[in-house]
Amino acid sequence: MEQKPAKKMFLQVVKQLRELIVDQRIQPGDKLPSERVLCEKLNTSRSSVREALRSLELLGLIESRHGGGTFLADVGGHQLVEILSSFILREEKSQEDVHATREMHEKEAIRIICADQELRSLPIWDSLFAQIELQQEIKRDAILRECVIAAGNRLSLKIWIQLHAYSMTALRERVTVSEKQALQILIKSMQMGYIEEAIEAYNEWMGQI
Amino acid sequence: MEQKPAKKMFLQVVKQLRELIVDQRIQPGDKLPSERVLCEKLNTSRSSVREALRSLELLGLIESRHGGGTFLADVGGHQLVEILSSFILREEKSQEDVHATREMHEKEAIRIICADQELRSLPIWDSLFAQIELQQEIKRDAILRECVIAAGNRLSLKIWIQLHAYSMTALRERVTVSEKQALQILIKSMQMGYIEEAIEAYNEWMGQI
DNA sequence: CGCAAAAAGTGGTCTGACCAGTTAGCTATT
DNA sequence: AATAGCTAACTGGTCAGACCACTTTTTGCG
Repeated sequence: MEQKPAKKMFLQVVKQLRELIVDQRIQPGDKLPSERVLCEKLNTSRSSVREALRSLELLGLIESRHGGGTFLADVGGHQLVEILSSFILREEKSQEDVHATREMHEKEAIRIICADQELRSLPIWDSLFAQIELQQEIKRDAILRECVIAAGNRLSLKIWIQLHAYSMTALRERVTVSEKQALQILIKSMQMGYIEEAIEAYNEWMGQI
Repeated sequence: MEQKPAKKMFLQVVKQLRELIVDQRIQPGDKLPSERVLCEKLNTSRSSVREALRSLELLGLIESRHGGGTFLADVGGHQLVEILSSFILREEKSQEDVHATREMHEKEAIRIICADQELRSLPIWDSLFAQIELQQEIKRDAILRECVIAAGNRLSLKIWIQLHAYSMTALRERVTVSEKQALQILIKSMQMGYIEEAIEAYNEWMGQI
C-alpha cells in the first residue's frame, strides 16, 4: 500500500482544487474553473465537485455566484463562525468567550504595534486621530481592524474577522463623544510605544467589559 | 411572496440540521437520520442534503461511515486546521503566523491565571512544579495546555488545540534540563501573580523566538 | 456606433440509478 | 434451544442527465 487509500471523492477534489489554485497562481478574487470544467479535468462527477465546492464555500474559502461563477474568496468566513459556534459553542459561556478571544487578538495587535517603531509610525494612525479630532463619524471596529491588520499576523486577522462578524449580532454603533478621549489616548500611546498606557486606554474605551 | 429570502438550499439544510440536533437532544457520538430520511423530512433532494452533510464533515462536526450511517462527531475538527491552513496560509509567513498566534493564546492564558487568585492556587501548578523538581519526564506542551484550560476560555482552547495540532509537524521533544529553571520560574511567578515575570519566563522558556 | 435581443455559460436543484460497505434478521445446522 | 452463517434491507458514495434561474457574452438590428 504505497499509494493513496483512495478516500472519499469530494476530499480528493478539495485536495486537487488546492493544488490547482497553487499551481495556476489563482489569487483571491480570481475566478475558478466552472463546475462542469472541473468535472472533466478531475475526471469525476459534478456531484462530487459540488460537494467539495459547497464545503469550501461553507468554510468561507470560495464564493459562488449564481450564474456568475465561483471565485476564490478574498476575505472570509463569517459563515464559519456561525456554524462552528452554533454546533460547538452552544453553552451559555460562548458569547463571553467570543468577546474575550476577540479582545485578546486586539490587545496583542496593540502590543505589537507599540513595540515596533516602524508600525507605530504608519500614517494611518495620524489619519484616524485627525478623523476623531474633526468629530467625523467613525466606527470603533474600523480602528481595531486597522490595528489587527497593521500587526501583520494574517491568521490572527482571519480569526478576528470571524469573531467580529459573529459579535455583530448586537452591532455596535458609532463612537460616542465620551469615548473619543480614550481612543485618542490609545492612538497616541501606540505612537509613543507606551504599551501599558495603550492597553489601559483600550480597556477604558471598550468599557471595561 | 412573504416567505423567507430562500437562500441556498444546502445552507438551509445545515441550519435545520442544527435545529434537529438541538431539538432531539442528539449527543456527540449519536447517529443522525439517514440521508434519505433527511430528504423526506426536510422536503428536499438528496443532493442538497449531501452537500450540507459533506460540508459539516469537512468542518469535522459529523462523521460519515460508508454503509454505517452518519454520526455527530465527539471531538472536533482537526480537519479544519489542515484545510484552512492549506488554503489560507499558503504564504511563506504562515508558519510564523501560526506560531505567533499560538503564543498569543498561551500568554493570554498566563495573564489570566496570574490575575486571578483562585486560578493560580490550583493544585495543578504544584503538581507540575513537583514533577519538574523530580526530573520526571514532561512535555512542554502539556504545561501550556493546562494553562489554556485553566484560563477557562473554551473558544481560545479550541483554537489553541488546532494551532497546536498544526504545529506538531515539527514535534517538540521533552523539556530539556536547561529549560526547567525558566519553567519553574514561570510557574512560581504565576502562583505569585507576577504577570511580567511569568511572561518573561515564558519567553525564556520558548527560546525567545 | 450604440443598444437591445438572443445565445451561451454557469451555478442551483432535483430525479433516478447503481455500487459498495454495514447491519440485522432469518434460516439451517448442531 | 443456541449458534453459526447467509441473505436481505439499509446506508453512504458516486455518477449521469435533466431542467431552472441568473449572468455574461455575443450577435444583429437600428
